[in-house]
Amino acid sequence: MSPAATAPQPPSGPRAARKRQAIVTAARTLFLREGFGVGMDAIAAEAGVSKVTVYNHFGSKEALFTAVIAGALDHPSSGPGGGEDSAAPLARLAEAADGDGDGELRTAFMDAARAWVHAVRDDREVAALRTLVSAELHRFPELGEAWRHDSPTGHHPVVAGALRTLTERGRLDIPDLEVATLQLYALLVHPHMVFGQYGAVMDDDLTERLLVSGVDMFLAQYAAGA
Amino acid sequence: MSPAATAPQPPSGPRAARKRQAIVTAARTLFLREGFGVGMDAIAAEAGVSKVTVYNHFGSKEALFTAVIAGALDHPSSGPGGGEDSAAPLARLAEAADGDGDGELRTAFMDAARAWVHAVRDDREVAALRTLVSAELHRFPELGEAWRHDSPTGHHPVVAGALRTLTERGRLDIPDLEVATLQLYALLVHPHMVFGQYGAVMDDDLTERLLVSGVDMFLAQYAAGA
DNA sequence: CCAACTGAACTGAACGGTTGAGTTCAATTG
DNA sequence: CAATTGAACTCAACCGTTCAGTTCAGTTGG
Repeated sequence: MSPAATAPQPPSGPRAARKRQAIVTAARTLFLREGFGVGMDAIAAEAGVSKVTVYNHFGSKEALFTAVIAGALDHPSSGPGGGEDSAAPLARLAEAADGDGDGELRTAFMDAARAWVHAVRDDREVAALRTLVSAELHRFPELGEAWRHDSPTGHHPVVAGALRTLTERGRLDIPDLEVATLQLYALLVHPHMVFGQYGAVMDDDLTERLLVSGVDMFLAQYAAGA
Repeated sequence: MSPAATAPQPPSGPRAARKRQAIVTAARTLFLREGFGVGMDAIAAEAGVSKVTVYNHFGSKEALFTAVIAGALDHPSSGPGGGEDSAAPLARLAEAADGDGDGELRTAFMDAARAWVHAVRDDREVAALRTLVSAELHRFPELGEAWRHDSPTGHHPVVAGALRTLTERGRLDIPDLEVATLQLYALLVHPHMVFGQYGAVMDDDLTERLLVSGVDMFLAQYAAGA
């Protein structure tokens, strides 16, 4: 009964870091493929690691799960609405629209939208993450909170910021930034998110038609001098 | 080993029908609240029925689950994209727009859209159904097929039909019906579906602003003579 | 430069306790 | 007489733990 003998500190060192990474990767793979119901033995086997090691690093299945989701929130190409990185093309939009030409704003929007849409449509991993989190929301309420934080809610900081910048520069005329941001999401990425929820993927032709029409619709409403 | 002794026919009769209904109802309630992981004992208890009776009617947990989902597809206020009944307001839209006034089409659209949007936003049961099905897609592939059938895919027969009718009557000018249908879904209901996936509900004020702006945006693009 | 040593991290396999799916059966009910 | 009940039962999966022995990174001593 030594005083500090029962301190359950996770292992440290270079080897531990590698193992830990392998565990998280394996857990993400299996959680995304099979859901939370997958066994810890399977995860340990997939990671090429003993089950005891898993429990030395993460104390429980719940802790491992939250670590996986938290890691996915930081990692590139993640986030509920497509994530920070997926929306990055939209961030560059404000810079790309420096020209004064009529069609330049439209072209910049098209390019940014295309990159954004394809990132959302083709990233099956993020789609699986959304499904997984929403399915386990009742078991991990605090996780839904963090997930919701940078999500379709009023935030979308990147997209909203780009639209605000373009408004301040006089390129767009947006009376309700919150609504306009939601509409841009709705016209471009929401259909792909809804499709993806059932494992369906929109074909290239329809994707392109929807994209072009969506950008034109948005600009017809909000381009300055319309 | 009597020849026909092992025939697993489900019970019949008026009593059996009542029990069966109670089981399906209880199963739907618990599946929606707790997910597929809920125990059969809990379902039997919720239905006020012995577990043996459950297994006499449905042979397995999977069979019970598919029966619940299949029943939800027929039952009112269901379907992936809000369902047939949720989209019913849109079906009546074509009839309501008989007047020739300028604002009448817009008013009819607003009313139909409001009913539709509120049906989708406030029906937490359908949201839970979507989450449940997408979460268990890997376990029930054939179910995802049926679910997808009357879903956000190219179908939307009701909405697309209403838009086609309005186009034929010269009230709308829609070059690409498939795209326009998707956009109407996107502008009006997709944001609520995405919100609902994380248990979030859009507040009334934002809901109304988004709705009005969405209808105006759609009509600005597709109203005849624009 | 290298062998021996050290201690933390890891392994493999087994085990305890629990949960849950599905079955059996005698008794009961409508 | 078919349907239902309640309770006990089997069987498998799974979470988490224990333990005896092994690997590995780094340090010491020659």
